[in-house]
Amino acid sequence: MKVGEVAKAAGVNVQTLHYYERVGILKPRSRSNSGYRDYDNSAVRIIQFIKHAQELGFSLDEIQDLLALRADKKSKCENVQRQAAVHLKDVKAKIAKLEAIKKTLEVLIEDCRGRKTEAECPLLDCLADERFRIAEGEKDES
Amino acid sequence: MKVGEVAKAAGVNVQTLHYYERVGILKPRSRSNSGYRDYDNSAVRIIQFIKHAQELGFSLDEIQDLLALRADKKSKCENVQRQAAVHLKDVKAKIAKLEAIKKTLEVLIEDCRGRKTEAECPLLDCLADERFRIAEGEKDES
DNA sequence: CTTGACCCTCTATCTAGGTATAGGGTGTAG
DNA sequence: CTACACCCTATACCTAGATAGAGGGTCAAG
Repeated sequence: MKVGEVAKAAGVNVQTLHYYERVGILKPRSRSNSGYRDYDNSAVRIIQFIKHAQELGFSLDEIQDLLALRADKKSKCENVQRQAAVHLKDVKAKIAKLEAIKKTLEVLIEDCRGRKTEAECPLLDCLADERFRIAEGEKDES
Repeated sequence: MKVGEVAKAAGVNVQTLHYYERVGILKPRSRSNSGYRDYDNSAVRIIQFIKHAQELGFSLDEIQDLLALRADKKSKCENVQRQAAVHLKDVKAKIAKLEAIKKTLEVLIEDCRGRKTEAECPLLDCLADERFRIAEGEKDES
């Protein structure tokens, strides 16, 4: 696939793919004689994965790291396991925070409906829990 | 509290608070005679909330919007409900995506451990589900 | 054999979210 | 009354993640 096809299919523009190549997150499989980029079919899905992951607060570096797990799969098993475990922890922490926000929003909606707005500052408190600090601390230590 | 105290307590630097004031996400309660910013005690928690929310892929604009729910609570009930419902949907979509990534990582770790690496590209497929596209579509419509 | 839609590289520019620095005022402890 | 740690404003600069030309090559259709 040529760069324009991939870009269109994935809903990004061509320059973005040039950019992804430059930063090393997504390289074309090869180049044609005339220098045209040639992408394989997984490219579109990779781009979609990147876009989803960005919405979840992952940087391109982190995403590259996640994508690397896919490629390394066959070769260095314990390495992949260790890396995957690190990311898994991060993902779980994010889920926990989002669950806290979710719960808070639900309470907010419910309180509103029932006109019993006693809770003082639900959104501020929803992430004040100790477990979120732990996640932060571990990030700093790395 | 003066700006330096707040910054230190929240683990950000003073310029960041100046920036937050400029963009309107966090304003000091008042100014002293000599023009010193005076923050109230909730400022530190607000900053922590902002930092957590950023890690989850929310922009400062979105976070400001979330924080507004807290303030509006007493006044315009159905308005708050509608806004909260929109954010709730977004949060749920994020959780669903993270759950998919989580599951994939767990499978990856498990497959590795058991040496049964048949799955072709788990991370690429994990967000290919139709429900994630729906979430995107709805974002575009707004 | 030219026209139009592609592709290339290179460089500049933009936005979000800060971070740094210059030049100057404040306030309190010694 | 001065030294030092703080505060102020204004402006410049930085990184990530794109986005937009300029200037030129490629290729398939007519």
